[in-house]
Amino acid sequence: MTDPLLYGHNQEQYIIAIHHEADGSMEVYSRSSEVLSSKKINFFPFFFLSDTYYLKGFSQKHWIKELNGTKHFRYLCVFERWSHMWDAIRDIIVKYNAGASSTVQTYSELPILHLRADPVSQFLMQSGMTLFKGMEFNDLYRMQIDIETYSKHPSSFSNPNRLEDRIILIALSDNRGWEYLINGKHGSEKEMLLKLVSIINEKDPDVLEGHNIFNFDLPYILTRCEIHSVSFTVGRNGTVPHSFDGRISFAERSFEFTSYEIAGRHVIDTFLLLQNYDTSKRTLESYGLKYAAQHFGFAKPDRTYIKSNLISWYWDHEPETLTRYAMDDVHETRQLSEYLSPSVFYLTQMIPFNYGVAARTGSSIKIESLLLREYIKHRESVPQPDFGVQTTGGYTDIFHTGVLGPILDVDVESLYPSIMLSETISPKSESLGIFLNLLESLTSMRLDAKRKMKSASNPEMKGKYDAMQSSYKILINSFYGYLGYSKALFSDYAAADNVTQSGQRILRHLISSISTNNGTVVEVDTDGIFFIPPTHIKNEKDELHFVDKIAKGLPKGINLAVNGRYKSMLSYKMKNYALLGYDQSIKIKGSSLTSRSIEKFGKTFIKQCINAMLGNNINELHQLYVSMHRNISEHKLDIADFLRTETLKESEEEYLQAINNGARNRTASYETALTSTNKWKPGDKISYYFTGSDMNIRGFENCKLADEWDPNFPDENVAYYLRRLNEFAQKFDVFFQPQDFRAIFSMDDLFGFSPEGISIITQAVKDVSTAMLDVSDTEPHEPKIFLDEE
DNA sequence: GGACTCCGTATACC
DNA sequence: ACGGGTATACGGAGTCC
Repeated sequence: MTDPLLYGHNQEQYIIAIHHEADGSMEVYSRSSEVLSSKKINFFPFFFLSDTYYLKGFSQKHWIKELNGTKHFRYLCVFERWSHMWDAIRDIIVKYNAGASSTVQTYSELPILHLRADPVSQFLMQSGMTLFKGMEFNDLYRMQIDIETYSKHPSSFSNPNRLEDRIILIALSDNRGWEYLINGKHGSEKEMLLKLVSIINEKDPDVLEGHNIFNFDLPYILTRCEIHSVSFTVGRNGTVPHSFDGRISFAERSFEFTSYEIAGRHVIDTFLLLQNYDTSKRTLESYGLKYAAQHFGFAKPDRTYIKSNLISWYWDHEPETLTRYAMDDVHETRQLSEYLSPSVFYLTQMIPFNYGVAARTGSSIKIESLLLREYIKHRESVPQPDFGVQTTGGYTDIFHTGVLGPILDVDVESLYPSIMLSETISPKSESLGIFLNLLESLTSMRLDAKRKMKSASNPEMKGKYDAMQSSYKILINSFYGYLGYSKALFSDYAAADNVTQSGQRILRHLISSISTNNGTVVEVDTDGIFFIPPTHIKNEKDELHFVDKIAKGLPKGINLAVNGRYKSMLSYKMKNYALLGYDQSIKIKGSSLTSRSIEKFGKTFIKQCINAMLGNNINELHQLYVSMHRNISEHKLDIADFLRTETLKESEEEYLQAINNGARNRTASYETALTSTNKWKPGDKISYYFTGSDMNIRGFENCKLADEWDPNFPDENVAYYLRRLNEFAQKFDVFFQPQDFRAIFSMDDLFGFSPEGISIITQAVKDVSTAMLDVSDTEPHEPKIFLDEE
């Protein structure tokens, strides 16, 4: 018996997939002892409404259930058919607009209505079912697919809408060791597509996986099917895939994609999984398959690599090499999925979402669906989002700049969730009081899974428990964010502020505790502190002891842990620093030291300078500057070193309109895109560089597409890029006396450069006691829970 | 025309 | 269909002298 709050109140096991049928019912596919079966279950679409007035006179059959309590959404409106529900919504929009000062276009803008527009999710909420109960990840039968395509036009990528382009290879594999290649040398494209349809139906996978499958493989395949009049009937009920436009945003990144649903199966795009993964880790430089395979360490040493613009060439000249490449692609897709899918699998056992939906929705919406499922079960009215704004966040500070060490990095484990539990902070509108129950259950399940992971005897079990604990962690870490999320029904900004203010108090207590125990605090951010331990701390054991000592006096349930230990640290600005490990590895953090917006030559230069700084090698700093200066002046670098790559977030129309309205300035990225013959769509990336000879150019008037650069006539703006070099060098200004800085970052070697007498300045930029004084400014009530000890 | 501020956008940290 | 606040950097436009 699983916890119904987390896993739903229906205990049915082995549900593989659920599909909304055209007749309005749900087809529920299950598999036990290798036998797949399906059954039809009635489905009644619903939405929440604040006032029954808007549904008066609606002619189709419907039910209105008045819910308990007086919160905003007091009525649950239920229908017989999905289409009837939409008829009702259209009526409601008309009625609402008739009496409203500002009219709305879509249901999502209606403050009087709340709808989850996904029928399967609605069904799971009302039935209490979830997918995959009683199953292990490996019980899913997963098939991977990767296609290679041919382009007749050597300069442009293969285009499914051009008749002369085509699919040349379809590589397939599964999680049972099977693999297959549909080879375009042995048949027409039409025969290949027919073969693919028959293989999918015969092998009958639960999941179809691919890297960028939503934006490339599936649309390409479907377009070619249309051209050849092939029905891509791969649904378990014999239907073709259903497509719809989606938009996804992981933290600051957002983009549009077309999503596909196949009856009885799931489609998983490892490209989306990778982005989702990176929102918490933020370590990936690219979301390409090859990069990911290397990053996670499963790229085979003899892996075949082919540049994407050479695929057609290989097809014509070395088809065997291309074949190996395609099979390597599909294998890496399987491994990437094996690494990233399990945590989504275990989440799907809990939340009322289809597997594919769980893979591409954010955590807040997942938490809310757990709440809503319970509110529906209890026939409890549902609140509307809180009014106002959140006013406080994490505490960030910097006390020293320069090169300092040794460094201990400590962090408060699960700071915000722990605060919410220990101070029982939950949304004021949450009348059933289940928010903290959920958080508490997830927390204890995570600890349990971590324990089992540690004691597991084989790597497979370790992997399973790791996936479980990480799926719990994803939800746990989102409970705080949910409080401050403006669209959340149960949002509560005051509660969110209480959490962050407690967090700030705890950090300030730790800072004061470290200082009074003769440690030197260097930087602080939200839940972590970098500091130099007192001189008598000489080894790892002493460090642990010291951490225990400073953690004394923290509230119950708040734990301090060592996050890392380093030989030294370059402290630059808040959220900007570099760390030198005992293994000589260097980690660089912060947007001013490492960022996509810094040109490659600049990133190289800054990184090398940081190396030199951490090694206290002043002479090397000078040499780095001189050689980079020469390389730029003498056109020795490749254009890749100068490029800026940006994402075009707006469409051409939106951009031009904003310019004409004066709502936005012209920027180099869009101006370059406008000169290009290729049209762009939001989300596309563009690479450009600056031309001209003046260092003070207006960027948007002197920008050129990367592809237009000619190595025989390099026209990058040398003066401008030298200015950029000096801007990068300027970052090291604070670490030196003015005359020393000028000597290091200068081409003037008339008298020879000597590092003699030059040293790195390490200085206090803020006093710890000043930071403590801030407490009284921001702290409305007495912080007496622990500050008085010691 | 340089120094300055303001503002929108992009990127990063936790 | 969409978690949050805090922070740095940059380009462009406007203002002042």
